Amino acid sequence: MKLTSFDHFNCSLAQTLSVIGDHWSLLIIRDAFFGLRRFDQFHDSLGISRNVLSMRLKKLVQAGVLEKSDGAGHPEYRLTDKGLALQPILIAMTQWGDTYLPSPDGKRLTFVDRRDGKAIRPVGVHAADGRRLKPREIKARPGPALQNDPQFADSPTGRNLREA
Amino acid sequence: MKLTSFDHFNCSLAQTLSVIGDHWSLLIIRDAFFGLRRFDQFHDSLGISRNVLSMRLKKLVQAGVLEKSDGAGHPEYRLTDKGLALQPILIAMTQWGDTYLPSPDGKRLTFVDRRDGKAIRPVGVHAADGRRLKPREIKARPGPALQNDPQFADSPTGRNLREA
DNA sequence: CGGAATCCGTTCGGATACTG
DNA sequence: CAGTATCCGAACGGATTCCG
Repeated sequence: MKLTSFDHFNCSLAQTLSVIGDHWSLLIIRDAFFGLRRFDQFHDSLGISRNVLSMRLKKLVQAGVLEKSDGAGHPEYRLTDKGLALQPILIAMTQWGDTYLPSPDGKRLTFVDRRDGKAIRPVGVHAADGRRLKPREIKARPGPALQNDPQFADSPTGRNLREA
Repeated sequence: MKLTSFDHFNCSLAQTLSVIGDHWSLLIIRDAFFGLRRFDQFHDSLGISRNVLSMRLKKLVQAGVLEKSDGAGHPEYRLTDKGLALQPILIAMTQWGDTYLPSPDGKRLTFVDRRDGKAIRPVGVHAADGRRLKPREIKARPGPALQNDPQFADSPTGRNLREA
């Protein structure tokens, strides 16, 4: 179970997964969005064992997603800007789960605009002019980092991208 | 390493993670978006071992994210609508990686509108009226499935949500 | 070519106890 | 309260082999 050495993939998705690709990290981050700050709060909320939590928090701090401070006389973990920037991912995943793996008891969580309390829109992909795009209307184009990567050029994905 | 029994969490995010929360699933789905269809294509592209790939494909088919067909004389795996709906998540994660874990060689992948070739907008969260919302401008509100869950009401997140 | 089966090392994750 | 240290089982993941 190689510790997610996805680095060689030269893929931003794989890079992201190396930070939040395990079972617990995203749930910890979710709780951080909900205002949890302290070790035992995470521990109680998630039921995660202490050693694993310790490792995850350390990893997330190293990755710059969480920030450890000692302001209130005890350690606190807060989301950095880098961590806050994960919110679209979390919300997109929550909405997908709401839609495709619903609870029989109805909606679990609704995200609302803090200002007026209205529900937000489903997260989606938009063109430069603001049009909402369907999955098939989007194409991936390799950038400089991939064009100069011979390994990528020979890969099936590489070929496929050039045809697309 | 309990097989991701996050079901008891009563959380759409955890539900989603139970489907795509492991190391490989999202990369397989990424390749499916890139047009890969066949067992050995995934195998060659990802360097994943055959048994693990077999398990993952089976799981994704069961989850309704991929569909197995035998149209071309050989098995093929294609994204279902449920799978296609994961695209905002993939793109959001790719963009986050691009921004916060960049390659020294420049951009790896750019997503463009197939129609005019223009780059898409960064995935984000929007209010009902279309305004782009910052992380702090969004609030979560528990729905019926959570309000009727006593375990949730007593949890730190539950308390926190009521205050928010 | 698409898997299923087997074997094995590693790493994860849970529980518990201990320290400051 | 916030970890660290240790033990242990289980599940994962890799490599290889075998079969339709």
